Amino acid sequence: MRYLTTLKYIDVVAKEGSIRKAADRLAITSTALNRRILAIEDEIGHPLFERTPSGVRLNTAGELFVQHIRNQMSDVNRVLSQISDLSGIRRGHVSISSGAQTVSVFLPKEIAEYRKKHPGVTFEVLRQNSQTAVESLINHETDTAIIFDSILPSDIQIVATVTQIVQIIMAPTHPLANEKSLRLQDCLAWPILMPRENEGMRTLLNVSQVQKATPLQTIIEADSFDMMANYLIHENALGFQIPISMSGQGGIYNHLKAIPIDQRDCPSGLLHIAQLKGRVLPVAAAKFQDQLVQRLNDTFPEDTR
Amino acid sequence: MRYLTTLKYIDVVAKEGSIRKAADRLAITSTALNRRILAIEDEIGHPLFERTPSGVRLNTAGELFVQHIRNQMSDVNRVLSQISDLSGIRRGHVSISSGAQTVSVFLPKEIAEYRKKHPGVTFEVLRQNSQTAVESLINHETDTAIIFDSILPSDIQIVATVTQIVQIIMAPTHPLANEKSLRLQDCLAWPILMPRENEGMRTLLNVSQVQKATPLQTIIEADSFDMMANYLIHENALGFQIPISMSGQGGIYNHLKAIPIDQRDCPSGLLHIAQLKGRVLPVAAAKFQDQLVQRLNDTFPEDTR
DNA sequence: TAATGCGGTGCATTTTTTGCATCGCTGAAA
DNA sequence: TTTCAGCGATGCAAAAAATGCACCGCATTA
Repeated sequence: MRYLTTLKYIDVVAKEGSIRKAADRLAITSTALNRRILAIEDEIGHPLFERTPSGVRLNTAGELFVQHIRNQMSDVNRVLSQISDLSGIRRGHVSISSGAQTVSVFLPKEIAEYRKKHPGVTFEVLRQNSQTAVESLINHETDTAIIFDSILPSDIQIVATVTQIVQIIMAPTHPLANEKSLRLQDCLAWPILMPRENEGMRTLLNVSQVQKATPLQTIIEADSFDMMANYLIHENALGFQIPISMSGQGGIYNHLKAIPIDQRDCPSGLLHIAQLKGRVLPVAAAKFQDQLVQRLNDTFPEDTR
Repeated sequence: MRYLTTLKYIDVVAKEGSIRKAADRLAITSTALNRRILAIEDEIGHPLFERTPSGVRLNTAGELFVQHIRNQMSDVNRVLSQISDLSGIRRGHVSISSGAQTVSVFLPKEIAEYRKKHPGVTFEVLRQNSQTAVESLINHETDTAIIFDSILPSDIQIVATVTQIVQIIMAPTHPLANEKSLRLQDCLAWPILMPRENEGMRTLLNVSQVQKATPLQTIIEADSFDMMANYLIHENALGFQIPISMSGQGGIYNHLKAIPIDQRDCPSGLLHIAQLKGRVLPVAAAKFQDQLVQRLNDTFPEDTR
């Protein structure tokens, strides 16, 4: 869309933090870019960027305007794809932020099912922690997000929430494998695989660790739940996972045992489906999000809010 | 905003239904305008207008796109006014659709009060019936609407609702002036001033008239409630009005008597504050709307929903 | 102190937009 | 039926806008 070029330019400059770098990326001269920006600032009657010796930075007006720009651009895309639909071309694109817990098992299953119904739709999956997922939603980099965390900022709209009790996972031959429920103190004797600090699940575990001052023997800290799950086959250690991530078929979790942590030791986590507040999602993204919500309702009928 | 010109042009063409007329109004040549439209249609890859011998008409894609354009344009205005706010210039503009019932007494009071707090804000008031008010909201011609009607289409968002019992108004010297409540049959003997067909209040009155088949002696049908109220001073006739319109000070209604219609004869009406669904209102309009809602809550605490 | 990298500006060049004249077409009026 | 007015589309030249180049002043850094 030609008439959006200036807006796109501004967006890139904001992201690059420098007119020259942005010009480079946009394959135009810095002069041209610079003048476009000066022109629009003049038109608005208010500068959008703060000039620093090392480049430019958005000021408050710029923040407002860039936010607006991103809204406009994704809205244009939505309308254009609706118009394409009129010609019978069923295409679309969905961009998803997903936490490490859900990305490897839950999500591929859902995407596959969606694409059976809508083969023209393409997907983009970003594995992110809760904080960067929120940023991606705000930047319009992603349409919807699956976030395992309790608190989300107010400019994020929570579409659905399901409570997930953290479970301790282990090899089926593990001495603890036949318990109904485990307290953290039961785990003291075993090596622990611990999610990394910026994972939502770690927050939950931290609560109990700090409270009880129990020094778990953490032997591996990782941000890949798959890696940790696979490790458990080789050593009699303990890991953590939530139910939704283990519901797949044929995966590693079929060879592991999962036992819930006693609620006194570790609060239940919240898994949210979320999007940017006030944003109208592209048709494909909205439908896919609906499917996710529906799936949560069906799979965890009692834990969904 | 220069980059919006093409969009604005398309909007005008859609409204005029002819490229030449639109070009005339926009003070450019029809050639230039025509080519802008051809260019953007080419870019979109789908025509927006249907060409007829007498001009052009939006097709489905065009409808979608124009809706989007109007959204964008009012959103730009909102952002620009926010940016102006940053410079300390407290300006803004509020455009209101109002029914005939509320336009003359209720609204001026509210606007005056608002402007005491925000002198930089300008207003635009359109006196419209419920149907055209809805159209104005959809076209982004107005920001908020005060509508006296029961049913509103689904693309309108109702922000607040207050129930209003229709009252019969008359000169204080009228023989019926001391009744506590009136049935419609009590009115048969007197000349009636009746709101016109497209007024929301008329719908309510029609219900009872049809039901009872009571031929009221309508001597004047008018779309101005002020006119009808003023007439009552000169002849012992009966008119209709709702409470909110009579709460002003120093107006004609201080010299009239109002008596509620028996609920068996005429259902209560609903007065809505409404806006276009999904639209983010400019700051000034949002604040003014808040004030209206607050006022309804305060004035009719038991009838507000 | 020299060098580097930044945003801003004057000027010639290229690209885009506009206006004029004119075409082909259709529906209403004569 | 013919005429005619009004519509959108198009070729071409003029006007306007955007771009690229060379260069400036300035601040930071090596």
